[in-house]
Amino acid sequence: MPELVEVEYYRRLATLAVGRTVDAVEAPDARAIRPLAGAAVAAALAGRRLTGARRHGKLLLVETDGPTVGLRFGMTGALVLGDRRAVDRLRHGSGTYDERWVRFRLRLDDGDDLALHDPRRFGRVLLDPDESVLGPDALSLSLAELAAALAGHGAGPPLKARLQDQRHLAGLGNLLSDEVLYGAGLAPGRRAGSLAPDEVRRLHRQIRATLRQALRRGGSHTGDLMPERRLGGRCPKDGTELRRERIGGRTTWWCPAHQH
DNA sequence: CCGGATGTTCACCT
DNA sequence: GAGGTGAACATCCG
Repeated sequence: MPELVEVEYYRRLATLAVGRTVDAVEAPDARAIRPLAGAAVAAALAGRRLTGARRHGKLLLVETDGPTVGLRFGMTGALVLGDRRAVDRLRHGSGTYDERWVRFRLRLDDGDDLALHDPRRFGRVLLDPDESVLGPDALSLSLAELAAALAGHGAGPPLKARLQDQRHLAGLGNLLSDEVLYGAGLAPGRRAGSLAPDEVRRLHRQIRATLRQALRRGGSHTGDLMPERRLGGRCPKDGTELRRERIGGRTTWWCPAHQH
């Protein structure tokens, strides 16, 4: 579930908790806070006031008057504030909430709580995470930043692999990358460094358009390509049968007729 | 039972 | 060093 769009929803949800104080910290899953220990995290956060919520790519940053709490959501993580969820449809359990899947929780002074809910356990809690390893955020990306993200030595990696490389560009995951390339009419296997200036401009516009559309529609899974990500699926633009390929280690669906 | 899944990281090649 | 591949992680779902 979580790509930039979902994490932006989580950020907005976390904003509602700003101003409250952490009464207690629960870390029932040691893996989620590794390599830190529960006692250390509790000591660092107990009594702290939440002062803000930011997002950098897929990383949520909950700021306090002490350390910043970084939350990474992995494949199935979601943020829950009390009984509020930022996303209706959790991937696992078809919308179910299961206490077993709460991997980390901040008990707040008003009786509410902010929790990382994550069946598959790829999510992580970080204290004062290093943001310098992340590229520019895809939602506020300038044309120059995109050009820099694509540039490199030689032809570079496949375009899609580069779009998903969080060190170069932060926020796009597998689904959004496919939607962006589909919308921009660019083949995922094109070398990142091979784009002409007008193609970079097109890609830049499409990243913004795809993200805004997904934010409006309700998630990374609401793209035009999504219903066609199956054998026999067809391009919504021209009816061509989509091609399925493995690029950058991820399953990629694209239209060989209009993506070049 | 098997394959696949919206992510990240690491070992091992080329 | 850069980049590719595959595996690992862990769990659920179709």
